[in-house]
Amino acid sequence: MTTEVKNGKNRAQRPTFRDLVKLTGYSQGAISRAFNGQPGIGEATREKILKAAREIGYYPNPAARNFKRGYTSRIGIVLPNLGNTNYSELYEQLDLVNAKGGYSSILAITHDSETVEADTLLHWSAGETDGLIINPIVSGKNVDLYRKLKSWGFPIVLLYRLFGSEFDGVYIDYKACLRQALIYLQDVGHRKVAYVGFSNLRKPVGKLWLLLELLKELEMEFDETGSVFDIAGDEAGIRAFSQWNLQGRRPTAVVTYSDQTAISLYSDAVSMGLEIPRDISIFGSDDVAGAKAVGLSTIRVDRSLMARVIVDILHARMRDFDAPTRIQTLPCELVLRRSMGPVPKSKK
Amino acid sequence: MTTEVKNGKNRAQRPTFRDLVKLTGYSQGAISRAFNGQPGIGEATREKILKAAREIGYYPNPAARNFKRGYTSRIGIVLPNLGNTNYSELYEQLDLVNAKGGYSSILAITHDSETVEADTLLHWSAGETDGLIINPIVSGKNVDLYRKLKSWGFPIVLLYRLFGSEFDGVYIDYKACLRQALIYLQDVGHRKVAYVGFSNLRKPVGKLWLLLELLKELEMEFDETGSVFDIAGDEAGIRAFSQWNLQGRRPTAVVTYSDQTAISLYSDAVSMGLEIPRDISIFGSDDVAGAKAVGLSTIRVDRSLMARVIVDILHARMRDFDAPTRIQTLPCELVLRRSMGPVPKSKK
DNA sequence: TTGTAAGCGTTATCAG
DNA sequence: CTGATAACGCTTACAA
Repeated sequence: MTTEVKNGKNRAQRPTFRDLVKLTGYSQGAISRAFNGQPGIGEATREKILKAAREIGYYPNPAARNFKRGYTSRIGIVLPNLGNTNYSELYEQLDLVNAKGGYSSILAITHDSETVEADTLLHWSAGETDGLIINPIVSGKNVDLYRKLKSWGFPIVLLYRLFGSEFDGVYIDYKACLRQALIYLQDVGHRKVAYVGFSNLRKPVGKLWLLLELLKELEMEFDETGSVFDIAGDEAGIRAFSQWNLQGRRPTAVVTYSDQTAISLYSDAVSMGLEIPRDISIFGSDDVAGAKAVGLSTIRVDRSLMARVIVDILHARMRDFDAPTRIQTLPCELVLRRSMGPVPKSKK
Repeated sequence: MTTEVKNGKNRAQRPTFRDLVKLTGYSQGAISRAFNGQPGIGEATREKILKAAREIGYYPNPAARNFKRGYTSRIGIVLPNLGNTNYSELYEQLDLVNAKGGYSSILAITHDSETVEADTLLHWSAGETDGLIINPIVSGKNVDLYRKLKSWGFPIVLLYRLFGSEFDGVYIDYKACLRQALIYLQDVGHRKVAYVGFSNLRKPVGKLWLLLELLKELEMEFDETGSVFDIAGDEAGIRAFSQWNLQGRRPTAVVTYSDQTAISLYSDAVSMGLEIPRDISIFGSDDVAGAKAVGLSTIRVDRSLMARVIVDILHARMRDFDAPTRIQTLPCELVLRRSMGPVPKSKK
């Protein structure tokens, strides 16, 4: 039933176009046209070729196609990790939208390493992908590289961190929601707010700096000794509580870098016998799937919309490299759940 | 068909090896050897070439390399989704292990569609990847295709579902842990256990069938009307509770397909004012990061070990296609947390 | 140590 | 409508 092509070792080899040429008697050109739905070939011939191909299991070699065509129909997505559910959910959305547009997605996880990021960008922009969606590493050390890619006409879109207005990008308006959250905390009696997560006090970027700005604006205090910096991930809770236990005090309200951080905090709080929000108020970010389960107050972004916007910007850039730079800010929504409440009585 | 990157005349083009030839005066061969760390080139020449390359930003075109070399140093990973944190965590581990071995990873999300899976396998095995790690779709409709890939000498490793012993694969010994969990439930007074998740009563595969077997063995009852089938994901809770509310009763203990399912259940239980485990006992699977936060009892698998084993099997297959089939069963561990407890008093 | 040239599997351009 | 044929950018024998 199936015609198999054998090699010297008498194992069936994957068939190539040569086998199809031999089998059908048509030329390479005809076969190529048949597979690409191009004009210049009769419907009957195409059918015959495709049928024969199906029989021997022929599929045009993608590596050869990519090479010859000069494009890959592949979009590279560069993220720091997948442990933060925000990223895995975003990737899934991006993959979905890309697939709809006839593109496949390829993911690189940088683990926040600037060299990994740089290698990936250089490699992927050189002929692995047609465009890149990048959540740039915090340090901003690769900005020159982004600039270089841009100068070569290679389409990139930056996420969350924009580095000025020179690159296409998508940004979330966290500030508005964070302000609402802080006002709520203020209303229920909190004066001081700590931060747990990525970022430190040296670089004026990211959520921490948003928080500092807003606290000043609202005339609230920043709980610096209660804050834990440069941490993001599932160890956040352990790190934070060991610091607080050492200090003999813990903050009454904590704003975190991400839901992952917040959930980790929540989880260790519970296992230490604390009650949320009675003993401590926690605020997350991104409304990850698990946030609802623990009743985490957080910031919600429509990730499906976000993915569509990102891909739309990327496609616009691929279509016309000289279009003006597009930076889009997406709205977000405050999600109030059980994890925030009045200041602990004893601490007031 | 695909949008092409527009190449204006007045924009810097990405440099190719021709530019290097012109710039350095060396031949293509020399340049290739310089970039591949091969012998047959002087150290001085190599330095000169690499320096020049760095200056003009040259990077060997990966598409051309892949094509010419006949391999890609890329491993394809085919998973149903990333919404289930188990998969995103597994992917991250696999990516890590692959990277260590000099391979990059590429992810396809099938959304449990057999055609998406089939297309991906055909495409990727034809020259996008050197090997595939597949969590096969439940229906098993593509087994013939796996067989075909195998007959072509293309390395694949199957996860979780093995379809006999014909393919390399990695399997988790869920049964042992599930038995312990059921014994625990029995001890605290449960007689009937329901199932919520993927799978249905027709096909004798997966967790549900493990559960049925074990219930018989332990002389416990299966709560069929309390079970909810063919669901997995964040809507599980809503679906389950709407069914239970309609029926006017709900099960006292539920075994779920995954932590994602369990957490969804948990989350909706809480928002309906129920208390866990007072009103209902829930058992998950895979000990996802968020499981700890809600105190979910579950089954833990060492995902880092799992990734290493998978990649090891794949590499063995890539090295020697005629090695005997390897199927490895990984142990798992019961994680008892707060989500399981005695039968509700009123229901006893 | 270096240069030269064949060829990988396609697509695209040209004649027929 | 069809079939040769020339690239595409690289790797790798082989020649110098």
